[in-house]
Amino acid sequence: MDFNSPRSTAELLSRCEQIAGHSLEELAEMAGQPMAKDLRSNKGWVGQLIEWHLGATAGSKPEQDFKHLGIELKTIPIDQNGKVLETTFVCSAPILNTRQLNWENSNVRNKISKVLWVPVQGERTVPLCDRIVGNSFLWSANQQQTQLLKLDWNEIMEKIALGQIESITARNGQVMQLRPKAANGKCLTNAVGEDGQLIKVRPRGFYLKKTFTQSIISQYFNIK
DNA sequence: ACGTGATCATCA
DNA sequence: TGATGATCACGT
Repeated sequence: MDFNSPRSTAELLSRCEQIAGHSLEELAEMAGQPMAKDLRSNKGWVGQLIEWHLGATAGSKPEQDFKHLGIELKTIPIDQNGKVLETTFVCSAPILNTRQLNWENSNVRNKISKVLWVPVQGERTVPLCDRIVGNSFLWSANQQQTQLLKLDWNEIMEKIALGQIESITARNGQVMQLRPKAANGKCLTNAVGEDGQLIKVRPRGFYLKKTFTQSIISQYFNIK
């Protein structure tokens, strides 16, 4: 936690209100940061801009963005109708030495125990500089959502532990999926194969499916 | 290579 | 047209 990070949840939410309704061009200027031409060759640009404004600790540590508040920041692209446009990356998937892992001590559970969702206009037809930041809100999984996430985590992790990682596709899981997560197809890491031998596989990450995040977004905006 | 921030772009 | 598999940038 650096000096610029919010000291309380209230302060964090206050900063969210400050950026809501502003365009990415305005926010980039406030941050003294050049506008990205597009996201094609800088896919995390929006997320990092929002991180700067909210005072999230930069870096690539496998922790929540606001560890002292127990909060993870996620920008989520939506269209003008509130429709979710992309899946949501949660964290890298453990592939080796997974025997002692369980849902309760998993990275997934820790990461999304409390999420600050920051909706950002994301239609590709809208120029990046004109896209507007929406109203952010805090969310924690309810009992049913937790159960679904746990079921998917268990299903996926069991396959990995049994050496069946190559049989897992993005179709597995009801609300969460496992997909490749790497710079390119040449990135490889060790995994356990069908016969217990060591094999090389593409690194994977956990992603929340759109139907799941859509229910979260819809519920918030309908109640609000 | 790995973990962070994610969206792209091809094909069913 | 939408989802799956692939990919981009950066820090360590």
